[in-house]
Amino acid sequence: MNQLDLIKNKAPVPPADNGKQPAHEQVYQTLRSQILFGELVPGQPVTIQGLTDSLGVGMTPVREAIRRLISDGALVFQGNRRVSVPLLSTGDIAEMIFARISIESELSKRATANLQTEDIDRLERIDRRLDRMIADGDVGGYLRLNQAFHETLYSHANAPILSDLAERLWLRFGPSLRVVCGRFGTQSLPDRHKDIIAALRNCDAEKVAKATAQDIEQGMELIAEALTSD
Amino acid sequence: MNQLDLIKNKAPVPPADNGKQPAHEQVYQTLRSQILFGELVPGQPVTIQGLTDSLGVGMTPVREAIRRLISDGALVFQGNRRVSVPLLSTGDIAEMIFARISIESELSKRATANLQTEDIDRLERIDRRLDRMIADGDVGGYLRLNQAFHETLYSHANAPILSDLAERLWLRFGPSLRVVCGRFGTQSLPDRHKDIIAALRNCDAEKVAKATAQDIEQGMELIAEALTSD
DNA sequence: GTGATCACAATATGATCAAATTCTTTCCTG
DNA sequence: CAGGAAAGAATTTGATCATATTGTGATCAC
Repeated sequence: MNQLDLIKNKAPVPPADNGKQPAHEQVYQTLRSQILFGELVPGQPVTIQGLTDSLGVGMTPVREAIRRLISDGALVFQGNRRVSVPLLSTGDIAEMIFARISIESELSKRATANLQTEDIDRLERIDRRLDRMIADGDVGGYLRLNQAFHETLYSHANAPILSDLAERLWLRFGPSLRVVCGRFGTQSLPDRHKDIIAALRNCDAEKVAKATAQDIEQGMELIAEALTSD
Repeated sequence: MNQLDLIKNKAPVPPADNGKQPAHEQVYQTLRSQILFGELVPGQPVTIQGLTDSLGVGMTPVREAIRRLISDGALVFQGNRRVSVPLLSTGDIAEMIFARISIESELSKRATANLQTEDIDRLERIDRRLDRMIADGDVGGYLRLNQAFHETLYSHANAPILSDLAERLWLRFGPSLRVVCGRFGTQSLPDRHKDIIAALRNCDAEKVAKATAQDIEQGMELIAEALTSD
């Protein structure tokens, strides 16, 4: 017997795309963005009732969203039943450097073969806008476009599980990355996006992976430095 | 300003350990075990009401537990509001082979230095009981002890984030692994645990990592074969 | 075979109970 | 008499449940 035989309902319901998403999904996406783009500060407490008030929904959707985010590592359960945005240790950063390089290098490698010229052009446009954000000192814009750059690249890897693992890691360091930018400014944020794009145009998967690894290491080391220099 | 300055409540409440856990945590752990040890079949639908009836708790805790497991990748949301145990594709297996080898090799490597002789003895005891389960054809016991072996090893790596990533991956292939055992029996389940233990006694981290990688690849390839041969 | 109706499951809210933190008050000590 | 610590009350927050509403899948008539 094959696994596939176990599906009872053959039609997996194709539409499933109403304009309106369920409330718990909306709450999740809202919080996810706030965490990913540093609108929440590391250590900041997150309360259920505060969110029901500010978002105007009941407690159940809020609770479900918070549980998901805890499972993502984007929020931490404090033991007493308090939830807060995580504080990272230098050891955490070291683990994440290893995990991100392992996984995201592979994602870059896999994406290289699948990227069309127009996809690379889109990446280059994102990177140009990103440079403008850095020049303008727009931290929020920088975080969004940096995420968009990597997300766009990885979405072509056809690797949902690895992408999911990478996303989780991004959720973990999002708040801390914002703190780094707020402290040092965006000027000190060099990246290897140009190298990545050049290697992509050459279809050189190894070089893409290497540039990605360097990009990751630079960014994460910055967070590590900010943590040690209190 | 350091991140730490942002914590308002200095005392994070030390106790926090009542004998009784909240219901949503219990439901989560119950389902987690059922998935990890293959008591749920891939493709099997999971309903909220069914769980409220069988577990004797309200819907809210069940909903929270299901959301967590969806975020873990242990359950999948089918788009229409159905939830089921995931079916793996061969591509999924390939991604997981890569991710598991990357992460769990590193965990093994890190654990090597921290393991005391008595810890290795415990691993050996687990492995001996594991061999007995294989001989007896006890699939459930095999899955539990195999998980215990790796879990015990990784718990000494002092790497919570990497361990978390590894756990997520285990939740994804748990149900499919059970199907493999049910089909081929436990006889065809060789492992490299003996190699791992030997390398651990020599404190040879590289060899431990290599044996771990081989152990993982063997196990996952078995799942892949079972998927293709329908 | 297509369309309307029916039954069931999921979503979401509000109410209720329990736990924890914070504030206040009181008492003791220097 | 003042300062501080401890104990208790009040408020805030979390956990759970029961209920109403909405959407989905299935059945039946045409």
